[in-house]
Amino acid sequence: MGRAEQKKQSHETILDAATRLLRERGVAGARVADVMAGAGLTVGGFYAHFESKEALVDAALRRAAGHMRDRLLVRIEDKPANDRAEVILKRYLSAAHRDNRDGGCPLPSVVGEIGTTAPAHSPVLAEEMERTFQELERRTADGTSVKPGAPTRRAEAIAMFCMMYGGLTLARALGGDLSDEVLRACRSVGRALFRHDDGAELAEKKS
Amino acid sequence: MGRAEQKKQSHETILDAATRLLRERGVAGARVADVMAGAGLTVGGFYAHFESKEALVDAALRRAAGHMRDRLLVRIEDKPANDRAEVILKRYLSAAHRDNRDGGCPLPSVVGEIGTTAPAHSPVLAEEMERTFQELERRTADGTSVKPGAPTRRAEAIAMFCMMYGGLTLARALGGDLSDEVLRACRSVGRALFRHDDGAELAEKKS
DNA sequence: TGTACATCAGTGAACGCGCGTTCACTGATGTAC
DNA sequence: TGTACATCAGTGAACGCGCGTTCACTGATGTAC
Repeated sequence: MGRAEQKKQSHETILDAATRLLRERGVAGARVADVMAGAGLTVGGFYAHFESKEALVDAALRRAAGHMRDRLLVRIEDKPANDRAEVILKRYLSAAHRDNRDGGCPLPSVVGEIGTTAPAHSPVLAEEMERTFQELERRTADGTSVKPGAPTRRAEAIAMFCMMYGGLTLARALGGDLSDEVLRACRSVGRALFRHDDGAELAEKKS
Repeated sequence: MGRAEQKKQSHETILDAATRLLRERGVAGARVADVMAGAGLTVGGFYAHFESKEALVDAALRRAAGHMRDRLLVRIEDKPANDRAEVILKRYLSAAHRDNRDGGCPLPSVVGEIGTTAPAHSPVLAEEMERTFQELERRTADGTSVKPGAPTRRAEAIAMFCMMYGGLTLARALGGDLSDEVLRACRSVGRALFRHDDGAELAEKKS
């Protein structure tokens, strides 16, 4: 392996380790020395790969958010339009996702910090959220019409995501039965909320 | 002022300062020296008032959560049962609450940390969440019946709170227009979701 | 009422530790001739 | 093809800083006689 290639691969390994640690422990908890150890390297080499810890966290946040969208929306268009919100709710609010701390959504670990002690990452978060909201809206579109006065489909996508994010984050911070109950409650209320299949619209679809 | 009285008052002042800092900066950000400075005292005296930083954070979290419930639910029973959820949504998801970082809900600053680097506070959080869910359910009860298969009123209270918490936390971490949009989306979807006034139930109430 | 002593809330400096970052160095890879 | 040199990815120790916690001390408040 050539030198340039070697460095590229190390860069990738470091970013991977950082992404895992960011999800598991948040911004402050993803320490540079731990990230490098996770990549099988030592601290000193870090600054040949990233300009600062801040740059690393930005890159890891982008990567983790992208992965999350992919996993949440994979093959979603195979499902009947009416079931898509439910599938997404089930994927995001599963006990498996809650317990997979280093492999799932990074938001539970980082959003609170970005709102308080790590505002430097707010622009990257905003970009990723905007993309997430857009993809959620686009890929769950079911062709039904919005009643006058009712929330737009974009507002629904945003609110559904806030409920999922809030529920998962609380479920991870709580233990025992209450944690499970939070997941279940958000799933069942979400299902009732985000299905568009009243009679008029069904008729409209059939025609 | 006697010595015992003086100490009690200092204790109170310290706890107040800690509560403010906890809301504003989270667990790690609420530094002991800063808390003491906020109370007009110096670091060294802290351990005469609290056993550890952990004990202080537990106490501050309890206090802040109690305040939040009080403000969220004050005079709520004066409102028509049907409007209560909407009033709560408006109070929690207001721009004023989002911008009042040291005076509102402590959860945006602490829940992420409790799920990652500060699990020691999970039991206190669980107690406070359970109380919050119970009070939300009890004080928004509107006497309507739950349709078979629909989410229970407790599940609705939990899911509504998760959406509020998730929306406020994201709104605080985001800037600009997207922050406002998140608040608006959660409010309008929440309103559509948590009102129980379909024909059958209205009839039931009238009889 | 006054005086000598005890108590104790709060001070300020120090301790040990962990963090992000820097830097002189090493040893393997690549290049010039 | 071989040899001397240049490059550079990664090492490991050190730096400065900030954190939670400890502790000898101070000075005002309370108590005993």
